[in-house]
Amino acid sequence: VSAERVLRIGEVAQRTGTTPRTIRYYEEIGLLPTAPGREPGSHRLYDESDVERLEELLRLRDLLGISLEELRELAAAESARAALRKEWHSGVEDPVRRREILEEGLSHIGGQLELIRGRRAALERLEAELMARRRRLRSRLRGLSGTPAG
Amino acid sequence: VSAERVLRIGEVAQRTGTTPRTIRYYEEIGLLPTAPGREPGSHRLYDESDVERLEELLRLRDLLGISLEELRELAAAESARAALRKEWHSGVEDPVRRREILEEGLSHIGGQLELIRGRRAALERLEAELMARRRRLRSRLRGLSGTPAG
DNA sequence: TTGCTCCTCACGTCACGTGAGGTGGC
DNA sequence: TTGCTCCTCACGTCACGTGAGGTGGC
Repeated sequence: VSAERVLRIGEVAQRTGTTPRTIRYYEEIGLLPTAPGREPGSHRLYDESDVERLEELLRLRDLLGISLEELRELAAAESARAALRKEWHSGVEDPVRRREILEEGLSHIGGQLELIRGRRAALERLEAELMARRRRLRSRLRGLSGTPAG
Repeated sequence: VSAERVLRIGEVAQRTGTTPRTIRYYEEIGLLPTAPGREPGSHRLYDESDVERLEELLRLRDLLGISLEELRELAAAESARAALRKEWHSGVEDPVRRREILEEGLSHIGGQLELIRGRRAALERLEAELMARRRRLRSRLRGLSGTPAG
């Protein structure tokens, strides 16, 4: 419905910090959708929503270190959620159905948050260990200034 | 000097959450040291310090998502630091040299901390976005309870 | 028409996984 | 002696990188 600018694969790659090859590969393995009407050999065309979707996938890949197979499951859940959003915005009347849609979304987000928090906790443990080591070195350095020659 | 129990590759792999193949591969590409006196075909033997070293490498790999080439550079720096620690403990007299050793260590730890904090910041941004989305869904869910049928 | 980006093979690479066949220590 | 874990090839796989040769839109 909106008159959005159309993007080519190179621009999408640059904006998401990846390469055209990676985008094509993700399409090949089904992580990204194939445009239905595209002629073989013709340019792939994208819009802003494609950029956002890819950005999210790449962030999950990089930050959570999950395989593309797991990412594909996550993407499937994400697509399901997009469908639900569409259903939602198309105006569902039934309040029971409305509640179901929202709770589906909440559970999905909850799952992702759990993964992220586990990672963050691991990072914080590592950070704390390094800071402890740094403290020890610094205190030795101070001791060194105090006792000039042993 | 200490009478430590000797470990085989399978036990090291299990304790570090990896596989024998990975350990052999890391040795092959020079990420892990090759034992000098080992006969071809004989068992690889490890001790607790090897386990610790491998654990640290694997954590950096998993949490920071760096390549084995970068990891090798980090490991080289780590080896250099180990050598410095040894020099330190062997009793360096020169206070200037002592200061140098400590400052080398501090700069190395500082570099790792920077990497870790960058990652943590990215994770926290992602977490914040997901929490915002969750808040929106929850508030809609509450609105739903308030207005039974639109 | 000239660049530029795009396209599709297709082979290469990195970081391992996975048997195949064989040897060595409780 | 029997298991068990280990060993060394060596080929397979996943997630792309990297040209090779060719086509399409400002």
